[in-house]
Amino acid sequence: MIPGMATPVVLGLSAVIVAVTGEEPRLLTVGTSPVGLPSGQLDPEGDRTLERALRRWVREQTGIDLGYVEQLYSLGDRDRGPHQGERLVTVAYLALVREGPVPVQSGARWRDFYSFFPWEDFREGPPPALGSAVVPALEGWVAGAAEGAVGEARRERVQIMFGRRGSPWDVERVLERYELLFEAGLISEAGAPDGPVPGEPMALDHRRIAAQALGRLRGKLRYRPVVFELLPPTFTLGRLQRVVEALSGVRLHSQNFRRLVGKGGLVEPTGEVDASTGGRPAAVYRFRREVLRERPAPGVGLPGMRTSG
Amino acid sequence: MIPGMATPVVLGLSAVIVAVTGEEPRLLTVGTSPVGLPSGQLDPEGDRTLERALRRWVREQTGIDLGYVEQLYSLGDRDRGPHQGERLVTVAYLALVREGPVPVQSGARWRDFYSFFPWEDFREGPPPALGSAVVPALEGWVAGAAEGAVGEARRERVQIMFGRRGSPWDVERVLERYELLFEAGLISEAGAPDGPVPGEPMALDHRRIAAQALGRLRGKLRYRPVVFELLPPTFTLGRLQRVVEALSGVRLHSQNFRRLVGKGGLVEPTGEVDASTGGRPAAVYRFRREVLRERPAPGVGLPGMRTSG
DNA sequence: TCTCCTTCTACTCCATCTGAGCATAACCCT
DNA sequence: AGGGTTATGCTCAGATGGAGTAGAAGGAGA
Repeated sequence: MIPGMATPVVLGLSAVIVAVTGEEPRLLTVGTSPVGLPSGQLDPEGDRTLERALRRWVREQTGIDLGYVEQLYSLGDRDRGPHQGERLVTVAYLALVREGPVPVQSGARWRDFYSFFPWEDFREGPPPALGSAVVPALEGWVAGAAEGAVGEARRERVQIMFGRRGSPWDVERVLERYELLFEAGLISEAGAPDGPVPGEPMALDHRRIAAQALGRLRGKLRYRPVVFELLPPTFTLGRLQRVVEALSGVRLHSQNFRRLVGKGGLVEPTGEVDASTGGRPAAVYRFRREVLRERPAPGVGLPGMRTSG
Repeated sequence: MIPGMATPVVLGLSAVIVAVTGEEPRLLTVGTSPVGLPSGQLDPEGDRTLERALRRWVREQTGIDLGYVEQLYSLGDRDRGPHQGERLVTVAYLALVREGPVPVQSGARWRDFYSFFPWEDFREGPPPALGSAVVPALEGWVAGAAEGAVGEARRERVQIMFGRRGSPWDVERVLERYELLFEAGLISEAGAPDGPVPGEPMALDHRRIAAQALGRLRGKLRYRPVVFELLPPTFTLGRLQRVVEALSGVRLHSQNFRRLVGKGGLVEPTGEVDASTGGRPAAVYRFRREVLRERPAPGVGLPGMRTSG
């Protein structure tokens, strides 16, 4: 940095690119040890919009042309950039792509999303990491509070975010859980060696961004038909359900699920059947666009959370 | 701009500051003809976080110390800044404050939120501006499409966003309606004289930011107890209801509303009564914090929008 | 071929939630 | 005292969501 000149602002762009392969949610990463999110920076003269700049960078780094893209959040804390003498403000995006186009060159790689957040996957019951590592570590943090009031506040936050003592587990609070773990010193950002809590690290604050993306995506499933961005044009209801389960991290009652999306007008049968599913051949469906005209908030509806009340 | 030097990025911050006075939702504005949102820019060296920078600017411009603040969106299109030779990227925030502290000095002023979006207020039935100006103008735009496919797409968007032909009116789609009006050329940004559609203009793209804020706030009412940020610590249910109505722009069934917030555990009676409401004295309530532990998404629940389905 | 296993699909049951209306209470004003 | 206004309690029907039972239709293996 030139002395006497103001610190320049650098506008960074990062993308959380999600796909679902089979039953697994995937996250596109670049680099190694630690991995990171595809990222670049705005060309203040060349890029007409932030989103275009993001698409350009992702194409260059991974060879993928993004479809559905949505802005997530902007991060601008003073100490978060890798370089001195500049202020890095990053606009993070969530992107959804269909499975398949595994990038080859460029070192970009699909990774299991839950390898970064093992405590978020309840599909096979409570994650082992939760009871064996996360909860004990959090309890230690609560007990470690000097004053009573601080301890009580910590206890309440743990209870709410991690569903202890009868509080429900809210699948959408991914970011809040991550931040709580971070605040408790149980997770180290910026690729430092793991704390007591398991999960792969990521570069800079990328893991935090990924956590926010997962939470947002889980929430959006509920009231916008975003799942279909991750699926081919036609699919079976079983496949649709497995994608929703992969993202939400919980199992769904399949009879109710099919009633929900069918009667709800979200999908319609194409008339074909797919016999490759194992048991009885499944009817093939497609997304029913007209639902957008009929219902204000068409989504798939996750369990345990009525509208309000 | 110095030739040969890269265009610098300037990071702007803007705040949509909302209060409710009596029955009216208010927006804090600065300047005149057109008015604008309180705004400033990041000091890359001095401001530790974006949010702190925002609070600093708002305090300087309006004398208000913000309480609840939440990030809305970042805007960075190339042509949006007022100055040549720099790239203005703005991070917009939504802030909620309690009624009362009307700023005096500094030219900041509270204004009726709906003076900028007259078509969004359904409390007294469909807004006159909607049927007399907005819909006819939109129909002209639809009819003006050259090709059939384009016209059909326009018609569908109008139907969905403005609840025509049996589609429901979704109170949360404030931004999408605004963008549709803008795209149709019915609204002029940057304080140009009004188009065919009524509503006060604002500086730059501030009106768009305000539209997004209102939509976000309406949505958030449903699943987070944000209303209480706008109310004193204790209040009557009638007052609570009027605040929700002011923001959502629709009337609620008061018996059901009281059942919802009461049985839902959102509020609890203090034991006092308030006889100043006109008719029968009303019981005074307070927000019940414990609800955060009990329910994943505590909110007030607006009509016409079940969870999913 | 027959049996078992798997997945897909159709229904039923029931608790809860939501929307709407009826009725009453308790204050003010004229 | 009567009428107007706001507050509050209660009922009822229809919609919604969670959970279970049962049968259909394929494949794998005995």
